[in-house]
Amino acid sequence: MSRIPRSFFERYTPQVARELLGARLVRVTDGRRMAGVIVETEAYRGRRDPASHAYRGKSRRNEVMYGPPGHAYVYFTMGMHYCLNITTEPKGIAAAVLIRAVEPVEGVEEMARNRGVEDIHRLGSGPGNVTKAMRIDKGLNGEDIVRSKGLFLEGSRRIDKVGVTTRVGVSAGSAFRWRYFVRENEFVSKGKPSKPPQNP
DNA sequence: TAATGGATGTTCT
DNA sequence: GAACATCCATTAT
Repeated sequence: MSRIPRSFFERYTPQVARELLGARLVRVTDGRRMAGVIVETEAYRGRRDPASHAYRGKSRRNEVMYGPPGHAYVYFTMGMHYCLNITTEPKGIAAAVLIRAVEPVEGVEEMARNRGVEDIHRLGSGPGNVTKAMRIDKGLNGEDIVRSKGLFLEGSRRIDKVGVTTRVGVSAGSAFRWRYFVRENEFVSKGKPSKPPQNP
């Protein structure tokens, strides 16, 4: 199992998002591994994308998005949850891929304990669930996932059936169909895509 | 199966 | 003060 190199992330964000399907997200805590195969992602891309945190320019929260590719951008949302993104494109371009769902494959019992839920289908189905199951929080914001020993990505499964829709939970920016997921996979989140813009 | 609302905190206007 | 890249239980259809 080989770690994904930085060059992989230094490309057009929607393409990275699509190709991250099937990769293995690995988290090591106290010397133990938890891992899940990524089955759902979304691309967020810079100043042109009204749904991106970077749409209105740089701030303390989103500055990691402007940095070099292959780093974790972790932010707190809705008063309850953390979300994990991986930065993409060359330094200076604010872009990242949101990890929306994983299929648990290693350390499943520990993930279930972290989540407080038994059903394996609910451990990583949704961005807030992924971070809770794998104990990812603000302390990992800015982590270099190409070099980190605690949070990184490995190449894994090959995915043929890829679904594409608009993004979930996004009001602005529904013109972009930048959500990618593995079709017929049980672990994809239940979130509904945003409505495409009406054209009367 | 669809729609609603509560929990909860950070960020930006 | 409003908005928010959420989740889940509860209620209505």
